[in-house]
Amino acid sequence: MKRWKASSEREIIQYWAESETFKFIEDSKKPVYIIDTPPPYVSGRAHLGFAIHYAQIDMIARYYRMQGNNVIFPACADRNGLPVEVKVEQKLNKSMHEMDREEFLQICKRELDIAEENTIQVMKWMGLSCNSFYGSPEIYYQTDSPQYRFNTQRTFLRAWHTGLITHATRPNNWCVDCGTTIADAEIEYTENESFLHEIIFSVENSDETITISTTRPELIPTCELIIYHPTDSRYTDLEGKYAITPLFKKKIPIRKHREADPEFGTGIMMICAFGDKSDVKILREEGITNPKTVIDADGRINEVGENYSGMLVKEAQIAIIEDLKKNRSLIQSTKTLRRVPVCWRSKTPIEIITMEEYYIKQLEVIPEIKEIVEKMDFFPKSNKIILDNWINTINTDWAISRRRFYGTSIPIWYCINCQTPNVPKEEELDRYYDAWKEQSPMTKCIKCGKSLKNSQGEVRTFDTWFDSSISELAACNFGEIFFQDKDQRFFEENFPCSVRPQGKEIVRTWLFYTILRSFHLFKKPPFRQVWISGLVRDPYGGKMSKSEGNSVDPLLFLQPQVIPKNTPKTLRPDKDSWKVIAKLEPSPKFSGKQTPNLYYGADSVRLTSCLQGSHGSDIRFSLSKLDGNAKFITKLWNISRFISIFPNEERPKKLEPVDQWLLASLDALTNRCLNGYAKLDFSVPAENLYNWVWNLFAAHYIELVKSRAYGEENMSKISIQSARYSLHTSLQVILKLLAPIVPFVTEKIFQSLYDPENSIHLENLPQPDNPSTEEQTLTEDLLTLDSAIWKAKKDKVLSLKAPVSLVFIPKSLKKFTNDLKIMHNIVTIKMGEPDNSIEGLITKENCSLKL
RNA sequence: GGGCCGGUGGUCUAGCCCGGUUAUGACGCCACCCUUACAAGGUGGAAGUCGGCAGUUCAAAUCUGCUCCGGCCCA
Repeated sequence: MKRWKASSEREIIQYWAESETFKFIEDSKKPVYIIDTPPPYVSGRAHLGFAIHYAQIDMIARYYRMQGNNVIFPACADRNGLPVEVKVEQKLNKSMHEMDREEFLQICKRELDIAEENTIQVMKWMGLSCNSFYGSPEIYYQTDSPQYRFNTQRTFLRAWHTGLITHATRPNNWCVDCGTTIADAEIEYTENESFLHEIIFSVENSDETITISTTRPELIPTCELIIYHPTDSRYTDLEGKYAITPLFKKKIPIRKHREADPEFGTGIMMICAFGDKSDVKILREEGITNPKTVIDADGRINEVGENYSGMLVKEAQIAIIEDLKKNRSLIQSTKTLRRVPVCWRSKTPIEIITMEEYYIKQLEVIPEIKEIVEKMDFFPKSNKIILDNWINTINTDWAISRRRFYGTSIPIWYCINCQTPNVPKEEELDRYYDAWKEQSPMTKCIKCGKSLKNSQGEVRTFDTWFDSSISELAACNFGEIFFQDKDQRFFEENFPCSVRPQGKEIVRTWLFYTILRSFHLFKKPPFRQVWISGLVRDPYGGKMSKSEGNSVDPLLFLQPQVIPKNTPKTLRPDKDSWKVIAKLEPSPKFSGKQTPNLYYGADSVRLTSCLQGSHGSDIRFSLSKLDGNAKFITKLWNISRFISIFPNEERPKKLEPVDQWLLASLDALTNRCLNGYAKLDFSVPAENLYNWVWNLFAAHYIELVKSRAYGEENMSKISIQSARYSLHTSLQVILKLLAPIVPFVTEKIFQSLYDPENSIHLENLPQPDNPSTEEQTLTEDLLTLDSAIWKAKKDKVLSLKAPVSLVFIPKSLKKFTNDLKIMHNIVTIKMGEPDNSIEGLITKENCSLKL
């Protein structure tokens, strides 16, 4: 084949599938290495950031496999949670609460199936070596399968019966649109323009008034406290007095508190139930427990709001301001920017209202969690700080119940007689139960003993992180997710899981929650290694996201693609072309003559992702990089084509000095690569291989031994053999070192040249075995010499084949004399200091020559 | 308001932890060259003083402080 074609990747996928290359061998002697693949949330189409992130995880799998491990790399799909519900609601244009629950779930399921197919296709085409694609279909899970959800429920039962679950009425983040409680981790912030109102409150038993600045006048009915900063002399005389709220005439204490900001507004502020998190904190500190809230779950004002009850928050705000005006209690309203907490999904402002929810304890175990964290290795070490910071700022327990439909049912049944929640013992729960529609597996109420036949099953579901925070258990076959293993032997032998690979943006959720759950369940760290990568960004440096319109579909690069006629012919400049590509829909009909051709293939995308920065930092993707890096694959292909001309000879008894030097240099390269791999930083091997192969191996070595390899003139048999042996050996080492990064082209070359029967990915990575002390010096001297001769010829506009009559070379290169002579067409080579009396002697760099 | 990360030729990036030669490499650009694996190639060249300011030091991209810009996270 004259050129490497991206379409060959599909043939290799086919080959891996037929020969079951990545099958998990259960009775293998090799150590098991388990990757806790992040279950991708399968709603909508997978974007390039996803493709790259998972391709990098695949490099972990391929590296450990080539280090002699029996790797479990599950493919999986996260299907629980809000996004699909929102999508279906939008599609049908009605709320799920207006629909039959069962029917709604079925529609969600169909939607998820479509998205999952796309996700899996991208994973496959990106070259992921998940076991399930290639021989072990059982190593696959979905977080909404009865089996997986059974795990979620079982682990919940264990937590319940060890007293970790509490049911409490507490201030909660509530999303009116989604109709559910949401966790701190699910809140985002936006800047909103709103009005800062200055409102007059009177002081009890006096003519004094105070002016309060607030953006939330609708919360006046729940005002519980007025505070000013302890150092603020303007208000010290108010200490211990009471204020009277306008309109509602409620008497509230005035106190000093350090949270009041003297610079903000009038410096005196009202604390309500609840404007924000700090209100919650301050009221708790000041001993004001269970304050009444004014906003209901449907986003309307309740009876606490007296005349305004029944209004939406927005309406009440307007009405109250109107009435304050009439009352002459409003001084002025000024525009201001306010940071508004919003729901990560619906972008609706969060209200803090009191709700009954289930919680799992986390605050009290923080010290133990910190100990466990120290037992895991972080890659890169520096990203551990993201986790440490989060752990240090946690201030509430984790609310785990959600008022949504598409999630794992919370297995609780309430006795209709005495309302007691009944939670089965672990051994009583034999499978997954939908508590909202199924009868309890228990027969009698634990409290009153009455039959549970008509008990009320819990209608709420778990927070999706409650499911995904036990993904590592599934990866380790907990609950026989993969293999029939009745005695839990496999799990016990292989837990903790080997590695958690994930992005840094979900450290506070997925990683933290997983550690928490693992601690609660086993008092152990969930992983031995934690690999935290940066974000994949667009060429502008922004986060790739559907809603921003800056995400590119990876399928554009993985299949022949129809390009609209008005597309610019080149991909440059980068940033403009990105906008064009981001608008393209994948469409695999190809006319064959389109420019630009986007079918770069997975290897190019994978290589680019490694060459764009070291592990842990963000990866800025760019089309011109992709275009440039694709050329390396062509280069590698052509090098292999050249080497394939010659037979792969045995190692001769004696290697020529040039070949000895090359193999020593190859050793040094191998060391650098292996060090990078050991840190799971694939940019190190990628960069080193790219430079060495192109700038040393191809540019200098191949030119040096070309004629010997061809066996020209009166070459000795042994020197020919030495060249051919070294060429082939180097190529094999390069291929293996590159294999985890660019699995397709390396497989193709390896099989065509060396072993048609076996996969390169089942080989072991090479180890250095040609040590040398002078390799470094030789390399430097040789590169300088070559460059000097080339430069001299170029200055005289001569062909590179033009003869050189005399060259003075460094002593170190004496042993390369023969090869150098042929390479540069040199007549005479002399050692050491040049004789400057020679006419026409040119001196370049450290080398003197005569043409 | 707090924390973390980053700011290196037109673009991206290495080096920074453990200060010390002409600051790494690539892409792009310019010039010349179809040299028998490769024009998706080769050779050569132009281009940066390392965000800014101050400090420590014989010596700073590298250490310290402040500051500006961008990003992420938290309150």
